[in-house]
This record gives sequence, structure tokens and C-alpha cells, in this order.
Amino acid sequence: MKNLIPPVKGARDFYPEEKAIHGWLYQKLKNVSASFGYQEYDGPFLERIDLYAAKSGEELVKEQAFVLQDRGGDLLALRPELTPSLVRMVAQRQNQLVYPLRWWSFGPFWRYERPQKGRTREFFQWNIDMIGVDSTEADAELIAVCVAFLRSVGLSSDQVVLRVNDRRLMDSELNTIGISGEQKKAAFKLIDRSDKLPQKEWETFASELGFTTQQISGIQAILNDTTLWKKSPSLVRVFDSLKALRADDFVRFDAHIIRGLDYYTGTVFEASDLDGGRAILGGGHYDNLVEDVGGDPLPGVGFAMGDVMITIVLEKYGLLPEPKSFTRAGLMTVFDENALQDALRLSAIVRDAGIEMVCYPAVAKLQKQFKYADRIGVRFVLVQGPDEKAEGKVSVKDLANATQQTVAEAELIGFLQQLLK
RNA sequence: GUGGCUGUAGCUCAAUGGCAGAGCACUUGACUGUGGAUCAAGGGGUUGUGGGUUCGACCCCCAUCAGCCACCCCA
Repeated sequence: MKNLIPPVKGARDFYPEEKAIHGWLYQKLKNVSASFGYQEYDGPFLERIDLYAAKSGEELVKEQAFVLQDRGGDLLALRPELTPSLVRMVAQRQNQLVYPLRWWSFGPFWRYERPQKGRTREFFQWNIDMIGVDSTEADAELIAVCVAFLRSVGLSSDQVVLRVNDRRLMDSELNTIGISGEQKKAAFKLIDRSDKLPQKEWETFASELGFTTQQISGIQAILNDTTLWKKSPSLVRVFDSLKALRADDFVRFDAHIIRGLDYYTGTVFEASDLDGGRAILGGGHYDNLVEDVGGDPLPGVGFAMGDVMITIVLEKYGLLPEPKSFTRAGLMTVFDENALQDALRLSAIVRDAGIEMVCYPAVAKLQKQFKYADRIGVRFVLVQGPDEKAEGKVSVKDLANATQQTVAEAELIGFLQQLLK
């Protein structure tokens, strides 16, 4: 035990209970994606580093990506996100694909960050995008997909909020108070910070960024105006569409939502835990992603959700499924040395009838085998000792109600099917 | 990258300078053909690692490693 090689920092072990939950989550988002007609795809886990360098900038790649060198000397990266791969895949077959394209994916990603609550170096992410259409109805659909997912895992609008904004609206609003060009980036950063910092510190931060008192109060006025969305025709349409889609619970306009990514150009949205504030998922509309890697311009809308944060939130609200171990139905015991072959034979018969069956793999005390059956959570236990063997019978113990019956081998399957009903 | 907290049995944690412990788990038995409950016995430790202070260190000091948490960042 002492000399165990430690696991890689920020990597994750999935013990069966955790793997079961992971699989459950996968099923949920798969069903939601499919219900809107999205198709599953995946990219490679390894990409040339240039793919990310082109878009994300060298700093990010150097500091946040797991980089390795192949034998030819090329630099590769474990994918830190999926969008560049998606865009490359679309660009490669740009003229063969059918638009609007609806694709989704769930797989592992790596980022070299300092692990903490809700953040690991190895994580899974659900990515879902609609590409090739430039409408507010498409934006609304992706938001509706979010809502459908949140509902399907049992979350309510008391627990999670889905905040929606539009970058074009923020752009024009900033323009009207005299913030433009380079200052806009700083303003976005300031807006992003507005609910993290206390009022006074925020104002200090704002003047450090070079904003005038007038501009600062202008920004505050924008942020506090809950009806601001009415000035944005596209947001009005998004909210109307959401109502038509019957997906307007969870959803709320919020001018604070900007999103860190530069490539968002229109609608942006983000879901977060109301009690705790951490973001669960986020996404938005982009105009020209494909163009960036050398294809013709194609608009799209999409979002991404990490598995770690959502699992923490679901656990907090008691919404994770019971880890009712496995579905293995029964255990075949081994009475003694002479019974080994019969145990194998009987378990094969039961298994062939479609009943999940585990056979104890060695000779052991019955007490130990029964205890094992209890621990792994099977429903029934089969015993064939000398007495049963002599009459061609098997004893079946139902662990749920501690009853036991001895039945003829020929009637065993029917008996078990009845028991498992 | 910055800061805080924590490292003691498989797990959760006691022991505040004087013999390293408990609960749970495990093994065995009470029960020679039967799980969950109960009882009894047993196994299990270089107190993360290295140094220092002290008659004496799990405890105090220094270093180091690891984990957790927050900040930064978040494609």
C-alpha cells in the first residue's frame, strides 16, 4: 500500500458507483439531444496544437493545454475543448453536409488547471451545436434544449436559472454611453465582475480601468434595467419562441451575462445554481467560426456543459439516482468440490434464459457465499447440495423476503421468471 | 501563478510534550446446508516524507511532498 503509485493530479477514477452515475447522465443528455433531432459525433482526443493556437492564442495553449510531442517532432495537444475540432470537421466536408446541422457529443477533455471544487484536469463535456442557420429561432431551440435537460434531471427553476443576454444589445447600449472600440473589452470584463465584487471595490476597479464616473453609472443603469431586452428585437423573438416551445421556465433576461469567449456575436446564455452561483453550462451564437479555420463563413449556436459541476449540483439537491449497484439477478452457490461443474451448468442454463447470473467462482462456506450475495445485491440465491442433486432439484432463496423453495431443474426457469416479475 | 486549511489503521476521526485509540469495515467463531441483526475473539500503524528542538515529539520549529478550499483564469 505504501508504494502505490499516486494517480495523476486532477485525473479521475470511476469506481462502479460513479461510473453508473456517469452513465445515467450520459443517457439523460443523449435522450434530450435525440429528442430535438441532434446526431451524436466525436472528434479525436489528440489534435495538432496549431488548431488551438490559431484561435485561442499562444498563452492559453502553453499554460492550459496538455502538450506532447510525437516521434516526428510535431506538437500535439490533448483536446482542451471541442469547438475547434467541430469546426475543422465541418470545414473539411463543408459542401457535403446537410444544413442546418445538428450535432452533439459527450467525451473527455483536459486542461492543465489547479484542481478545486467543480474543476478537475480531466473532465467530460457535453457539446451541442446547430450550424448553418442564422436565426433567433435556432438560438431559442438551443436554450430549449438546456431547459429540457434541466427538467429531465429533475431540477426546478427554484434551484437553477438560465440567464440570457445578447451581445449586440450590450454593444449598442455601451455605444450610447460613449464606450466603444478598445474600451468595450474592458467594459465586458467589468460587467463580468459586477456580481463578484462588492459595490465599492467594483467602482474602484472600474475607475482603474479608466472609466469616467458617468460611464460607470451608465453601466450600472444598463445592468439594473430588467426590461432592457425589449430594446432588442432578437431577444424579444427569442423569448417569444421559448414561450411557443413551452420552455420559458428557468429562463430570465440578465444583462450581466457576457461569456468569456470572443467568438460569441449574438445571443449568449448561461445556467447556474441559484444557491452558489457557479456556472453549470454556457453557450451562445457565433457568426463565423468556420471561416476562422479556412472554410466559408457559417453561423451557428451551441453550448457546452461539464460533467463535474452538474453532478455536484444534482448531488446537492438529492437528484442523483440511487446507486442500486447492478442488475445482476442471482447468485449460484458452490456447495462443495463435487458441485462445481453443476454450479457452472446451472448458472449457464439460467443465463441462457436471459436472467443475469453470477456464479460463485470457488468452493467456500455457504455462509460466506450468502453474505457475498447480500453484499453485491442480487435478488435470489441458488443452492444445489447432495439432497437436491439426488432428486434433480434446486433450492431457490429469495433474499428480498427470506423465503426458500425447492423446485425441479426443469421448472427452474419458469419459477425464476415468476419470482423476478 | 497567489493564499488558507489538512495529512494518524482499509474508511471516518480521537489522542494539545509522557505506554498510539474508537467506531465502521475485515477475518474467525457462537451457527458441522443459508445473507442483513446480535455477541465474542482476532488481524491490522516507521502518525505523508526528511531534518531540527527536547530527557522524551502524532503534538513544537524548518523544509518537502500530497490532498482539499478560495483567488486568478475559464477556450
